[in-house]
Amino acid sequence: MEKNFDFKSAEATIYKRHLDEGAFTAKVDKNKKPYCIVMPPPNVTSRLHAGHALCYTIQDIIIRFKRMQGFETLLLPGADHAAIATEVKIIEELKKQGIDKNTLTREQFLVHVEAWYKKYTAEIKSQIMRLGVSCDWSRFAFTMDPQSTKAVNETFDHLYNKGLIYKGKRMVNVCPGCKSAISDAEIEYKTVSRDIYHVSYGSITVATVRPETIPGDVAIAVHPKDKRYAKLVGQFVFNPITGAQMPIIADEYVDMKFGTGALKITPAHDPADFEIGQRHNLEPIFVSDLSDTARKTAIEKLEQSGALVATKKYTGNISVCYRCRKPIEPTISDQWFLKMTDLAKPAIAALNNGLVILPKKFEKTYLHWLNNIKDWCISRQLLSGHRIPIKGETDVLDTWFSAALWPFSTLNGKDRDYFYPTQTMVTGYDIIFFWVIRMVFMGKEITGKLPFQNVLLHGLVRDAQGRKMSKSLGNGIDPIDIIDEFGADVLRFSLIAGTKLDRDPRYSVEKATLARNFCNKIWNAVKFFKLIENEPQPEKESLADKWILTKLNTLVKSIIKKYEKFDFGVAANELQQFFWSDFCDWYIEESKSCKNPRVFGYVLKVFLKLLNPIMPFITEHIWTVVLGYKIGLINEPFPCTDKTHNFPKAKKEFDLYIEEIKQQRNAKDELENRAKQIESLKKEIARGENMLSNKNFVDRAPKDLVKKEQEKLAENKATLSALTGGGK
RNA sequence: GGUCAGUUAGCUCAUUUGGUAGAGCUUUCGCUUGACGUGCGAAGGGUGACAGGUUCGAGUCCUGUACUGACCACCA
Repeated sequence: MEKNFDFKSAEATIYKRHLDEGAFTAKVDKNKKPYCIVMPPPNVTSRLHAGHALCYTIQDIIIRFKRMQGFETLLLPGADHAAIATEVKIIEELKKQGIDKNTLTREQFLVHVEAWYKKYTAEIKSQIMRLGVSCDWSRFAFTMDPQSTKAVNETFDHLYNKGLIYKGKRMVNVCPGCKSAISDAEIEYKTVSRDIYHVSYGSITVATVRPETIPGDVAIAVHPKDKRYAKLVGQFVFNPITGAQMPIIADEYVDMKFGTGALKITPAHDPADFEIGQRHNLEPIFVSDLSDTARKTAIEKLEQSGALVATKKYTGNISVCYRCRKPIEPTISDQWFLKMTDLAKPAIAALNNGLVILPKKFEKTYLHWLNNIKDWCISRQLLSGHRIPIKGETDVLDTWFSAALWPFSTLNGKDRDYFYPTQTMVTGYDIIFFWVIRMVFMGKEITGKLPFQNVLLHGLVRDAQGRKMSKSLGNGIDPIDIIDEFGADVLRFSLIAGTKLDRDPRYSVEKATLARNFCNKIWNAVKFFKLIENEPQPEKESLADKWILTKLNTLVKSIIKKYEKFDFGVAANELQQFFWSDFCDWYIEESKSCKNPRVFGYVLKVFLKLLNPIMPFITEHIWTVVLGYKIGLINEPFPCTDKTHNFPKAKKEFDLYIEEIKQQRNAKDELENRAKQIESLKKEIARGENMLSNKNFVDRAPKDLVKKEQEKLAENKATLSALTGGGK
């Protein structure tokens, strides 16, 4: 064996062999139960980040575990065209090449888009491969490929014919950066300090942060109960910029306590004003220029006419686009919408019909969104993406429309019959609204079935200090860099070890180093014991052998349980703990005097199987190259507990032996240690006596517990007397 | 404003039906121990945020407070 594990060549060799053998390729096999995970398709915009790596690692662990358990597994990979995000990047790229997007026809632009798709799809594929993900590449899907497009068009037709899709003039969020309408889900809020202008409209003064919209004002509203303005309602004032006459109206929406208590109504450029305008039959007036320049001009005009009463600072929230962070411009325009009220109902009911969301706390988030859902604006003013399938329409569909169909648009014909509904969807909790909810109602509406049984929501990867990884902070870790330096096993183990699903995991290179050390430990233990033959003969083995077999049995049971519950972080820690402490520090050390290849080999083999889903490469390499098995570990059945490997007596005996050794080791300051031990024993005896002399405890506590306490007390007393009596 | 989490050793986190608080890292000390210094051995370190309550017994259940974080809504 080489001095160190050569992960680079092992990874390449093993992954290629598995591809050649078709080990990741799923078959429709009626004799086996299917287990299918459709991978969340990454955007074809950039490199994979640590979040992707975590997400795909979790999925691959599940799939490898299920594969070993005998399921017919399908992990289906893909990529998303991410309309807006990609188009913005392409335009930037063209600009760098000196090409102005506006000089291109739609067809010419789409040629560049196609080239982009091709290039980045290939990059994404190779990156996912580097992670060691055992997905079925023969079924790779792209949201813009023909089968996805077909599903999009059929779904659109279905919903349109059902009257659920409509076109209408509505107040929508327009992002000036993306130059398109966006949905409510795509809005974020940002707290900023701005100037707020108090503007006189004659008999009434109004506060506004957007003076450039004053030309669009059609009324001034006050609260019906506001005594200050009661007399003015029904009267008229004049627009300080256009001079137009406008009424003073009363509407309960107005907050008397805020600002001057009077609100200017601009129905064309504010969602709330739009609704008030509708209530009072006010025609919207559109303002053509809402730029910064327009704002300056408006302020100047107000100053000159003396209408500007005061300028103050105001800290509040503004809505921004979740992609480009530019402030949203609410505008009335013709857009396509999907009616949500009827579609939401089955998605709400899904929680009572078998859909499991993990961690459970996200059920509330899921329900809250569905219970407050608004119609979904599905049209986008972009060049790339799925064209709305209506003659003459140039708008395209929101990229989440095709994503919502993903669990079934990727599965067709026999695959659909066999693998759908899928078992588990693994994704980050940040896209519950964008994606998870939409997949549920679309799946239910179009296929009549929920698209998956489980939704597994993992946390967002943060840096060592708990901050989000971001470009501006420069604290991001590129998973491919970690793989280059330490290997895919190390990346996978370090991402998952010690994490829990309901917490955001923290990641740092330090964690990778620790996982690297673990790999090294495994490698060296194997190097120490060379050969391994035969099964153990449980009754004949030594005390240490029986001890490790018993420990292993407990481990197997625990790992199966943890894997079934998707509790991989704790499972990883337990595996490491067992191998390092129990197996290396005690079993191997103890066996140095008399090596027992039977038991060593057995334990190692079971351990490799348990670890394989998390660290597929080093385990597979040891299995096939060092141990020489012809059939890969990937196809081995997952271990079960073995009743004949339980030796409670031997385990206890060896545990005591360990204690003795430990005492011998720190024999140096011996007296002090002995004193300490006596002290803690006395404390423990006092505790036990106190407990047992408590009638309430003896009467009310479970009987076996009382018995246990009695035994413990007797044992402690015996140890104490041995220590104090025999220790002279 | 609403909702939901979290608060355990210097750091990162575990402790599932309530029954003597556990790992790893860090720190200190000692090791050419028949694979591993990416290693071995040992030690130090916690009134489990705070205050009440239920219980024979609470880190674990209930109530309240404080702080941190996330999400939702959003008022000019």
